Amino acid sequence: MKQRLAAIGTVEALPHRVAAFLSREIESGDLNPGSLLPTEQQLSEKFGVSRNVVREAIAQLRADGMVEARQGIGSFVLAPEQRAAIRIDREALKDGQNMERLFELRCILEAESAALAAERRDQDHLDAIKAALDRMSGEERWEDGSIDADLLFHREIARATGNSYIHTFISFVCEQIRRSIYYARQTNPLHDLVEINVGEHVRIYEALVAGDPAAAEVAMRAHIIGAANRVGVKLPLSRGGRLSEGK
Amino acid sequence: MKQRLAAIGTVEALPHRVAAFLSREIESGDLNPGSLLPTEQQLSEKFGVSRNVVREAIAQLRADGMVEARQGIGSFVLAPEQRAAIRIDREALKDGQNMERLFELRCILEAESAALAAERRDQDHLDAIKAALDRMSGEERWEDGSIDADLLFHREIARATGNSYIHTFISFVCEQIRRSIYYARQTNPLHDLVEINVGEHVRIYEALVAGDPAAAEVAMRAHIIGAANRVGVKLPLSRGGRLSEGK
DNA sequence: GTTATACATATCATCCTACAACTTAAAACC
DNA sequence: GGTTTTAAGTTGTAGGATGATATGTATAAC
Repeated sequence: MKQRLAAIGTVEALPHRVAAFLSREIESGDLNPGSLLPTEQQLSEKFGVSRNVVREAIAQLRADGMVEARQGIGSFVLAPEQRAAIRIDREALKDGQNMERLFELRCILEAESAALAAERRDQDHLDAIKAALDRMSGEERWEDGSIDADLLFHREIARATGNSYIHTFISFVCEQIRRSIYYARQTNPLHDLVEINVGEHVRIYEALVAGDPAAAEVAMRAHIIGAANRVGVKLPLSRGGRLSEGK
Repeated sequence: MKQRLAAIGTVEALPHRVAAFLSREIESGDLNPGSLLPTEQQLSEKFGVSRNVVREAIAQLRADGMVEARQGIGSFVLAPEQRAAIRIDREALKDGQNMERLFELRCILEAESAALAAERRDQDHLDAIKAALDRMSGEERWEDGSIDADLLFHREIARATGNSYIHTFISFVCEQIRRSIYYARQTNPLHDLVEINVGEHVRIYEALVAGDPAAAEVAMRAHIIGAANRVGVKLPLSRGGRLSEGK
């Protein structure tokens, strides 16, 4: 009755593998919302691991709001819309099509946030953004350090909006894209370089200094579309006049 | 040496309380990125719980990317920007100021997504959106059912963008706002009603049917600002011409 | 026959001990 | 001095024992 847990890529700990297995079973619909998970004992026997491992796996699902455990009964599967957390699995990032989706989401978030930042930034924010910009141009290009500076630049802009949730979300999406690029680079070693266009960043910074929301938004949008193109992702959001209007 | 873990509001399980404590310690900067967490045994003694409970707590932190455990060494605190998950704690939602931030984030996400949906929706999407709209107007107003229909309406629009990440993010933010309203209603019983403006929804739907991205964006923006006002949140994003331009 | 109580069962929650795997550093050895 | 061995400390996993909670069932009382 033992079931073999596939070791995917890197060797993950047992609880993570069990959680990933159950998670996939829930996502795929094999376990409908409202239904009951097998008992810890059954899962323990099914996977050939101790109940301790099963409990840690379920604890993770519960922390994400995928299941709700009730003492004396069991763990119920919850509806997908009432998740308490957003998590993007490492495996999903290796799918190239997801990169396109991530860049699209990033564009939506960052374009408008740049406009907000242009209105609300104070001198401290500008200094922090400038520091990241300098680090970016100072570093040897195509180095990992410049990528860090790039991400920091965007995070600092997000922070300048004064909205911690915007900061959190943008940081998260950027980090996922960074990982996704990292994985893509491993399979396609020719993409050893991640060219960073400093000019695009300067234009964003200048718009922020000027306190011009519209210009900041246009510059940010152009930059992200450019960045996507440079890693081989063609963004399909050529939406009407919005982009051309600014150019 | 035992430390008392505050039982906040509802009685949470021990692992969750330990995780919340450590999480706060990391967020507040008491534990810098790169530093080592106390050993499981030390934490076990400190909180007066078994090592098992501590392990489940750390497992949650690890799943969120807050720490990285290495066998034989310990658990390292990771930098906040490389989180693997976005989680909003229940306690944070009870802060009224967060509602404003959430609505602002929602506005950014949904306005532009509505425009995307207007371009990409097919008939199935429109049918699903229409069904939610009908449920909304059909239900007794101010009933919880109409709130569900409202959320479904927005989720279906997000789904029509064809971008699963956009769908996930918008669903998440909407759900957090719903919970936040739920908590606010408990302290302020006068807000027993959540008025839903059907007209605003109809305008969004019509723009989607017409396939007019600009109109969809304007309608969505107006709707979310209106919805925020109706629950007592004044959105400060009166950003330049963007809004008036559409009206 | 119906209700109430007590009991038995099932399940999760927590605690405990023990051992395996891994890391580090000191100690022993050549 | 340099290398190997040993020891201690830490996380990872296993498995059992006990408490808490929910559910069904049988017995007793009315």
